[in-house]
Amino acid sequence: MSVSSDKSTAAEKQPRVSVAARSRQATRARLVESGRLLFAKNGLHGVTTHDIAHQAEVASGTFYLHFKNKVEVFQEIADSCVSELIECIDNACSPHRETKDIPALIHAQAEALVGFAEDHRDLIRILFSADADAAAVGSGILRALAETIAEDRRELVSVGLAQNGLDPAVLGQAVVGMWAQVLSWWSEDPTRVSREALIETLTQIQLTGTSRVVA
Amino acid sequence: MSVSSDKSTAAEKQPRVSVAARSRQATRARLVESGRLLFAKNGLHGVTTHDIAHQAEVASGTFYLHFKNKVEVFQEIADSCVSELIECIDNACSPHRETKDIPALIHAQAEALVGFAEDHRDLIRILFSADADAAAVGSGILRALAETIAEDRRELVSVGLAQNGLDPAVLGQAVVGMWAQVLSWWSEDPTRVSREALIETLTQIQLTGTSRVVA
Amino acid sequence: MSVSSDKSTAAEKQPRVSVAARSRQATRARLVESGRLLFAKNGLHGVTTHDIAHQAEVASGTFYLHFKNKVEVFQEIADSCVSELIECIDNACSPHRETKDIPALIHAQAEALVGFAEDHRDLIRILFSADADAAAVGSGILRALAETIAEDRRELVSVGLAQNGLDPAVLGQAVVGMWAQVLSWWSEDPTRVSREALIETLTQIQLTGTSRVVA
Amino acid sequence: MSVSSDKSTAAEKQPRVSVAARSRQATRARLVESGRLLFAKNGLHGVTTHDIAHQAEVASGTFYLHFKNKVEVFQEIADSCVSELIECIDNACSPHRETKDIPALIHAQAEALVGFAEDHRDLIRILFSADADAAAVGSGILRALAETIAEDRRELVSVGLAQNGLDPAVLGQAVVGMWAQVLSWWSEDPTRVSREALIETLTQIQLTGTSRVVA
DNA sequence: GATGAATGAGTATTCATTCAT
DNA sequence: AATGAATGAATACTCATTCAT
Repeated sequence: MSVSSDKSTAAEKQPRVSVAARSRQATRARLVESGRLLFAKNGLHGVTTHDIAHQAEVASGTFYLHFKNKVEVFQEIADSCVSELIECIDNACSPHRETKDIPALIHAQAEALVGFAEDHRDLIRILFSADADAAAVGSGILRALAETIAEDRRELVSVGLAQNGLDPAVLGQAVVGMWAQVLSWWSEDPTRVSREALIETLTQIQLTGTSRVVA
Repeated sequence: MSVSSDKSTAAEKQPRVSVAARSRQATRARLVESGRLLFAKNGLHGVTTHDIAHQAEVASGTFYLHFKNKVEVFQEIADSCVSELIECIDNACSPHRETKDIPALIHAQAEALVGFAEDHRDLIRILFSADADAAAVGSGILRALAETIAEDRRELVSVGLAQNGLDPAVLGQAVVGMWAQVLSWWSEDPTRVSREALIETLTQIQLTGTSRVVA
Repeated sequence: MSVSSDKSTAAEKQPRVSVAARSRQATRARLVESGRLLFAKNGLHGVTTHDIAHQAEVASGTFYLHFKNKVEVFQEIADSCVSELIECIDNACSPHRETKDIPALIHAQAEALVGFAEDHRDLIRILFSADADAAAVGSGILRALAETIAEDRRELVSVGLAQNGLDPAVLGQAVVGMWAQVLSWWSEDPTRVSREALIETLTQIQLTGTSRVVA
Repeated sequence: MSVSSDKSTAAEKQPRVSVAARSRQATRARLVESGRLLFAKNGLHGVTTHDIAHQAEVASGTFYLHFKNKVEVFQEIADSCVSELIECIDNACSPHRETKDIPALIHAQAEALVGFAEDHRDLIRILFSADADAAAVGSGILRALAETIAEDRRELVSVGLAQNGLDPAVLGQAVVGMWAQVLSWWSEDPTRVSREALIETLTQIQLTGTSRVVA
């Protein structure tokens, strides 16, 4: 309250605006949340702006006060999904970056990934839907992720921790593609394979051309 | 004479049927070809039945003389794509199956795959579009491919040519995902990486848990 | 062959034409029969010319060699239905016309009607479908029937066998409407009411203003 | 003040809702009215949803904001027609129900019916179109009416006011069929027969087996 | 005379988006 | 800022009818 009173003292209009802005943000947040839910279930095409507004319990016109169009929400949602994922992976990897323990790093990465998939089965659907239109939109997302991985790889190579036989860009794409396919396959029915076997297999595949050199 | 007249009646009818049937098949083929072209460019949703008919230079109603609906053509096209791909891969692999030379086999597989992508850039777009709706349709396609790979793997393991640490089902999904992503990325712009580097990298990644055991 | 040679002797072209004409008429008859079947089941709108041709086992274009359009077959079929019905009724009534036994005549009429409905449940559907379009077509049919009844009535009145209180034209319409409704209702499920009760009731209603005068 | 502000908030919202709702209802009413007009003229099949929207001077999509499909409007219109008719008849009959004056009741009924036909020539076309598809929809309507009449009849019989020789269900169907045919015939051209002759004839026919027994 | 592939206008229905309140 | 009725272009699919063979 001290903060808010500070603000109100500053300008008579500030708080009102603040209230309105807060409400606006709440509405926007509800729309985003509804979008997540629905896109995860039905994909970009399977959802109408009316659906989203209805789910968010606002009028259909309200949607357009917050987003230019349907693609924009999808974009935003997809972007935030990637951010979450990247952050999640980074958190898992950072301890191992310093120790340069590549196998441990890759393993932690796979573990984080699988954990993320478990916690956010819905986001997996959104992240890895390589929908032709989502491609125009969000596939850039996978590309970004791939680039991140490629970059990491280049660094490893430059410091001599990985062999040079693999093209980093290709590896990045390959890893992302692998993740996308495996995780969406697994998310559909997690009983298909045990969590541990999944992590182990992903780790093994990705270790190729990495640990071997180190070993 | 009765016999000959029978024959002449048959002969009278045969060609008619044949001509009509031929024309029908030609039209159908043009529709399929147009579908290929357009689906590759714009995806399942980005194409209308009118587009396909127009591209095939037939009236829009004609489409429905040959297909029940848009999904049916897509299905058919996608199915034939997979068949082509599988055949292409099989051809490349078969010589090495007998010699049990796994590294050579994997390499040949990667080479065939890249060759296929070069020759059929359009099909790649169709094959590997994990479109949410195409999923309901053709994604079963990727699943089928993945299962084929998993099956191959199980065989290798059973004859002791591959280690058991990797789950075959997961490996199958992973390989397919990798192919899908890498090939569609590369197809967009083949100058991104040399043909050879691409093959080499795909080979290396997939050799994991295969050649190592052998070595 | 002896017969055909006879004909061929008469005129070289005659038999051929005759054969062709016979075949043509057979095709036409099959189309009409198919139309009857299908119109009875699905109504004018529920049937396509393709359906009719298919049912008749001829090509769809053949339909147009025999009829100008769909309405024309319907017309023809409906007309022949009315003719059959009228003939059927006339046969039943004629014995009583001479004896001037009106109640017996009306009863015989009702009996004939119900018998007709039993034998031709399908035709009932066609005859009495007051479809808006069938109206433009076949409703004239009911009108014709109504006019016949009105005419009969006028005659009865003129010879003093019926009272004058009822307008013949209205009576004609009323009787036809009654028949149409009752028979199509009954045709749907003849267990609704016994044959005898049905005849009795129809007779009673129609006797109004007829037998009463006589009685 | 908090209370008044609550109210003002409510007041702020109430009118908006009201205005929108009023406008919505007005549009819906226009659509229904247009449907009445057009269905009366052209029947269920002769009218498209575009026609209705156009006639109502709204965009074609607007139709679907108010009705699920064409059949739904037709249903609604037809239902309301029957309600109006039944109410009209009931009003005319009720005074005579108590006096048990059957001839007067039947006469009043016929009078009401003819009056209704005069006032609502369009509704007659809708009510009594035994269209094959309208049958799937609204013909149930005629059936309902017939059942009402049958029920009335059973009551009359049970209190001894009508003879038992006629099957009530058949009578119901017969009366409805008679009305349908006569009224639509007369509506087309009311100069065909005088209003009085029409009423008299309908009355006479229906009196059969009713008043006679009493008399 | 028969065939059957092709036509293309017609129709129901959906949905992203706008705008007056 | 929010509402929600209205818009109208877009699209899948049907079917009476034609015509080259």
